[in-house]
Amino acid sequence: MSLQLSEQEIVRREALDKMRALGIDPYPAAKFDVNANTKDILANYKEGSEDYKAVSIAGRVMSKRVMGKASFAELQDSEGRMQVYIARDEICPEEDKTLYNDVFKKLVDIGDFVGLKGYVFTTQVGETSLFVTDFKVLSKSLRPLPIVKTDADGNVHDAFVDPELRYRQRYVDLVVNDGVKDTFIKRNRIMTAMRKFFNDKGYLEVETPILQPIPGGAAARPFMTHHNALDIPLYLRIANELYLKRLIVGGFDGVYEFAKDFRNEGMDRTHNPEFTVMEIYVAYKDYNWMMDFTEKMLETVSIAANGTTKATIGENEVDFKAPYARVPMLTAIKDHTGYDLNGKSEDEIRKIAADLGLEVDESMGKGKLIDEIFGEKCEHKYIQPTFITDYPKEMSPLCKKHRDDDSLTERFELMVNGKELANAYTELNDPIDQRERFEEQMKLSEKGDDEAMFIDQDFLRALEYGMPPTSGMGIGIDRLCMFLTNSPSIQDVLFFPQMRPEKFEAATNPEKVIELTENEKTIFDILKENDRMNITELKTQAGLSGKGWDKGMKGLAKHGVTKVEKTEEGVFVEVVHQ
RNA sequence: GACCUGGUAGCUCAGUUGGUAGAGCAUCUCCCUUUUAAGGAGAGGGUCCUGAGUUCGAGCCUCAGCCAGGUCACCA
Repeated sequence: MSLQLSEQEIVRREALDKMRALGIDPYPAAKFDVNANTKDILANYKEGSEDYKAVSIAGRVMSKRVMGKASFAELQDSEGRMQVYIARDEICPEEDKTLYNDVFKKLVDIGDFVGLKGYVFTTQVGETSLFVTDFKVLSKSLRPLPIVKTDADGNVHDAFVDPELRYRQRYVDLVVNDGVKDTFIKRNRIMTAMRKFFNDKGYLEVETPILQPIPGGAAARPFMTHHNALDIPLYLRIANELYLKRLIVGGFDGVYEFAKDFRNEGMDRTHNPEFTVMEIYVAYKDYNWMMDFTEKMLETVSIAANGTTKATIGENEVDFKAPYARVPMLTAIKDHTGYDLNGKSEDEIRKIAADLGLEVDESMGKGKLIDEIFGEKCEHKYIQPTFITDYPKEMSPLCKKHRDDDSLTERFELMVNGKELANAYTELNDPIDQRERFEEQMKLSEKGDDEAMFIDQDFLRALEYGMPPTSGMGIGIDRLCMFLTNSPSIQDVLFFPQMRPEKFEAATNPEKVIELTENEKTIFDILKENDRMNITELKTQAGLSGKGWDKGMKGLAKHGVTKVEKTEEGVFVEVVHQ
């Protein structure tokens, strides 16, 4: 942060001092009792009503319209914004008009928190307003807020839109931009509705380790850290699947967790290094049951969030009303490419993939090839919620083999708006099969696939004790929130999306060493020899370009190491001795 | 990681072949007791992202870098 204060910041700091000089604490400790909010008042006040005659509200001043001895301002609290009317002789009935003339008119700025008391009335132009009889400064704001204005036609002026500023300073975004809060309130409603849906079925919300010795349950590069006392490496979890299954082994019939997972991979509009996944595991169920369950859950959640099963996502209208289409992956590929891969060998499929214009190489197995074809040619076409089922075995090392086809697994992904929203299995509970699958993954890993899974021996031990038939499902909460709030970027549904850290100037440090740029150094080195020089001579000796000279001289003057003096003999530069 | 676009006042943005850096809102001073994107008069406010280069002269051109957004690659 710059130590240099802007004009407006200086003005506000001076206002702070003036308040203190008047005996007003700009940061009072005492509570301020609030008995109403702006949304409630605007919704329920009727002109001429006797309600709202002793109102106390608090919030930020968001605009001031001073008209001599009377003023209008807008107060924004957590619920909304309303106009307030402040007349000099109402808040200052005595001789002393300081509270109005100085404190309100001059020392209170936009963004300051104030507490207001008064009664609600309707102005001549028909706006419900608070007639203020008393006001108190609750907290002074030292930085000017961006002022977003909306005119009579609904046009927004000077919107605070720079994404960098909005995400880095979400607190400002929340204050000045309408609708930002709503996104996050909706996110809460989505999670609350989902939680209730699970709790009503008797499933247990649990917490499992975020710091894991083996980052299992998915294929992704983990973040690594170190535990000092144990002197061991630990990983931030990439998934919680293996821990939730251990709990099913332990005898719970249904467990779920809203989990922050961490993946050390690229960031883009749909990926943040930390993200939220809800995973649920239910004993004695299979993936068919889980499809029924998932579509009902999403229908419920959509209604909770938006009051309807329909959602607008960009250009598309999506309907979350159950039931959803169920399409086996090979059927999907046949539908969209015309190729029937059923019964085809790996080489035949590789040829088809190449014919479809995909980049293929020898290291890609049958499963990977099928997955590539689906991903490139089919996935984006499923706009309405659709369960794609029966994935190839190689891609799903934690999923049970298909009951009718050994090369497939009982897995589904839910596609919405052309993107994966949820992923579910009939869970693999055969410990011997599971061990073999892990070993296959290890072979892939040795071949250089850095995303293949680690072997979690303790998880295998748990399976050997016996896990009931179980179905599990994971759903990307951030992505679901994007869909249900029509947000094009994951950053819009995360309060604090990951950003490269901002560079702040070091805090005030009197011992701070001044670092000169190259040009500054060149000039200063020459000047140091002579202590005082004619400016023309100095410039000649320095031999810098015009710009370099100019910047260098300006920089030195700013650092306070040189001084320029104009005399009758000419212009001289000298070193300032501290 | 590659490419494209952008970074100018507190905010939103202009800025011509390279020639003294602009507007609106906000801020400051003055006027105004039911206004509302309040109004009227006046004033102040700049590390043109950073560094180097070309040039008599750079916000503008060149190179390097930083930050952000977008597209692609990567992310089962």
